[in-house]
Amino acid sequence: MPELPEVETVARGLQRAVVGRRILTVTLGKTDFIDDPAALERHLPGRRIEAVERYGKFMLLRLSEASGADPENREAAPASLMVHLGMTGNLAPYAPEQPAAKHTHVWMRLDDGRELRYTDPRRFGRMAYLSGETLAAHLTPFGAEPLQVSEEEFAERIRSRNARIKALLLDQTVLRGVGNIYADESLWRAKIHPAQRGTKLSEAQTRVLRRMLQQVLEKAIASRGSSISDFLDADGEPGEYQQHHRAYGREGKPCYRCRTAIRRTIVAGRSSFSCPKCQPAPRVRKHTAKRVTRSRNG
DNA sequence: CGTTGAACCTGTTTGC
DNA sequence: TGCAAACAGGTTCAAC
Repeated sequence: MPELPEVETVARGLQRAVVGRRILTVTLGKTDFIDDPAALERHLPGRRIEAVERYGKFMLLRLSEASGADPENREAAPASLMVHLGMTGNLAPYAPEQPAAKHTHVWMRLDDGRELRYTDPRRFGRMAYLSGETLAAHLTPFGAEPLQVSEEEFAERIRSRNARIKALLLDQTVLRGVGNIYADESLWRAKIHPAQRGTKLSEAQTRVLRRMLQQVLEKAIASRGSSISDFLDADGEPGEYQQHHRAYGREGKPCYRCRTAIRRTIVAGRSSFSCPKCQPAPRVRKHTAKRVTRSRNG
């Protein structure tokens, strides 16, 4: 479900809805998606949510130091709750009398009486309580923020790699936050085939691709994300960006530019939608038979 | 380095 | 109608 625009939507909703609230109690259901469930129960109660930020597809709930803490106590220092929504995760506040949805796995009672609940049918999400130093270690492997990356860095990260552009866009150590929908949408707009190799892209192409990617992400954020089946923001509202999809999910439908039927192929192990005419497939280099003219004593 | 396929889970859609 | 297969916005890991 959630890629950068959807996570940004949820994070902004939570920023409005729960910043300043203190967590009073934590109740856990299934915990196999939580790094260290006991750490949540031990460290979250008493903390105030100071901010909700997005980092790639992660949300970071910044937490105050434990109330009335001994400043010498490192356990009580400011920390973060890191949340990844996986495919079906959601984090939103509810009135306590509202019955919990099926697959609710975390309840955080807040000091205004509401409950911040995490639901996730597939449990592909992740949750972890991280102190300052461990948080930094968790964030270092990730690549550039797509909305901030410079033209030069973007070109360098893509053109230095021989992998398929689709795989590179999805690789969170190259860029953080791009997923299957927005990869296809930006490639369609840039007229680049998903199987094209990074090394084969011209500077002009990476320039256009970065622009299209940023444009798509910004417009999607403005539409509160894409709701294909079940994505809801923190207010329970679906996004609307799916109305603007040009490639994703449009197999057999006419290309918005040239009316050619959009094709679905598997690239980087994922469904990939592209226009066979506007996004010409890379020429497959015939495997030229190795010459047998090597010197025998070589 | 890069690719593929399977695995992790549950729910929904598609096809026969 | 019924049942099984295919598929889903994510990530990770082994094997090649």
